[in-house]
Amino acid sequence: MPQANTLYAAYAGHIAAALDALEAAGTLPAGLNRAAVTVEPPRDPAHGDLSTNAAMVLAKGAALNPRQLAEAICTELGKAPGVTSADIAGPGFINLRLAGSAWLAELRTIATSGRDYGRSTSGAGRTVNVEYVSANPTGPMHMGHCRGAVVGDALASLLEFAGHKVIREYYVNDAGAQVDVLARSVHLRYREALGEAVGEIPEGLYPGDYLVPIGQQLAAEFGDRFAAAAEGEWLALFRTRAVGAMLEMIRADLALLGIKHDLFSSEAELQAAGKPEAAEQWLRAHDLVYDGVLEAPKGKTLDDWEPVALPLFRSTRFGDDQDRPIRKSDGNWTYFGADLAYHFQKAETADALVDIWGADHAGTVKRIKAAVAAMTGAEGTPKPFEVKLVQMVQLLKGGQPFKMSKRSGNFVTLADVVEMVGKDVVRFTMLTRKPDAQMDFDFDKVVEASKDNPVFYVQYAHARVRSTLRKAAAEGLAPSADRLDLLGAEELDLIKLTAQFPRLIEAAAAAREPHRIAFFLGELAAAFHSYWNLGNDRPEKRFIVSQDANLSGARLYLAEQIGQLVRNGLALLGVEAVEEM
RNA sequence: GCGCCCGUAGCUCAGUUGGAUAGAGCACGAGCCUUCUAAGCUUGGGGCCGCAGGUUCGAAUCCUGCCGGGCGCGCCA
Repeated sequence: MPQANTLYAAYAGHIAAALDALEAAGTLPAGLNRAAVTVEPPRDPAHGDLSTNAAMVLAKGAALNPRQLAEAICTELGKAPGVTSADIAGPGFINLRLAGSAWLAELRTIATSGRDYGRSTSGAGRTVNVEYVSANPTGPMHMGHCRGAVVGDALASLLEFAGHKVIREYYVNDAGAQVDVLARSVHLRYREALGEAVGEIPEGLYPGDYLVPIGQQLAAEFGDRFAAAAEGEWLALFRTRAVGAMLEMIRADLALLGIKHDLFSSEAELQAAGKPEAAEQWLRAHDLVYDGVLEAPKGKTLDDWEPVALPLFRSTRFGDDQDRPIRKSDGNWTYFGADLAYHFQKAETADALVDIWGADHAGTVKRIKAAVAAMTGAEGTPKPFEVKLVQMVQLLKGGQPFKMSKRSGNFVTLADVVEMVGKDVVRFTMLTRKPDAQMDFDFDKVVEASKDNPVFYVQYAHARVRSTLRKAAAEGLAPSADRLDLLGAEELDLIKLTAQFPRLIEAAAAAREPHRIAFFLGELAAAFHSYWNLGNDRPEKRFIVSQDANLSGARLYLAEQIGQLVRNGLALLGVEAVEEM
């Protein structure tokens, strides 16, 4: 439920009351499932202010025809406060018209709720673990990580706003072969710092010079102690130091985007604590892990394929195409084997899990969903678990593919991009497309200061509100709710749009789709700019009408609330609301 | 060969989880600046919602099969 005092929530309540009354009167049978009953704005505003499908979705269960039922509901709804008319349309839609005062009351609600307008309790305090970024700790963040980072962070904020407790988590893959490679790469930089000529970085090691300072630091701390030593003497130490330094770098990169996780979970610690063994034991006891031999992969010719018996998880029982190994033939855990234990660990402290992954990991979604279903659903219903895939981002400059290969290896770093275009542009742009569609990120377009650029357009709306309020204050005019009755049809249309915000929050949170907020803000900004421009030709439609303090006060009040709403939306997206542009 | 995602106006994309006559921006045509910031606004044309079936009161939305594009498919991570 949204805050009970918002308009849509109130009328959802009135509709429920009308249905209760019909139940009491025997028109409707008791106990019908009303989950499908909605309250929405009608597609065409000419149809009214609010629309409900109640008659259509309940008709079958009531053994009535929809229009008959609609008539009965209309009679009841006509008695609800603020309703000036209730009509039936089409196959059985019920359209309500509301008195202007009902909308003006919503404007006051925005003012009194302030930054909490739109906040919902629909999450009912349930804990949701959102795991996002989880980039390997082997270098700085690059643009491949960016979209998932922004989407995950905005989703976490959105879920919080919708009444969930949220854990923002980062899974640190510090146990695989890639961190050994990292340690060796750092060792080379360490020898370099000691004065050795290392030349070109060999194939197979990380070439980026972000490792140079770590080598220097280790040289300063340990001298040449490990320069010629066997790998066994330094590998673990260098790995720990290198991973620590990488995580520091990654945290700094994330901070550039305004992202801060609550929890960094280490795969190495998970393994040290014996969690994968415990999971394996449990799975074997439930006949979900067995020793078996995999078939060679199809559609590829492999010369080095040898069938080997491995402990396999029965993911085919849960819809996967193949059972999946949890250990390698050397006895070490596969990524999946550890990941499975990791998800079980997360499920212990959360009511629901959401993972944000890059599309290149799409192939592993089924197995991890299978694992979570198996382990959390042993007794009763499995924990809700979703994997949201964010698709690839193609970097462009002036329509041409953009490459950058300077100091950090051959990828475009996130820090470089934030430096070039700014945090707000990066964040907003990443959220102006649904995440499961590929997108282009064109440097030239995203920094453009025009209405084609939604970041600019939305921020400009806020800046306009603020500058208008400043200008008004200089003239001695202030926002006031005393004479809101002076507001006309155009102003009411704006209020009707703002009133959508609480519904939008709930729908976006339920769908785990923060991009909807960005689109709503674009729509709100367009409506506001459009209204503003009425004043170009007709000075009497301006916010500031110097000779009329009452009218100005009411309009400034409206402007102030629109500004508030833009701030609320931008806050969820992690984008600044600027005072002037 | 298999899996996942996408396919909506010339282009870039939305589409309120199955609702009413499918929307917005760009581009194109016609208008609007001695301005509460024209960094903008008004207005017009433009659609086989990839194709073909199915489900029902009702489908861009759900199901099946094709077609096209992207990503991926090992004991890697």
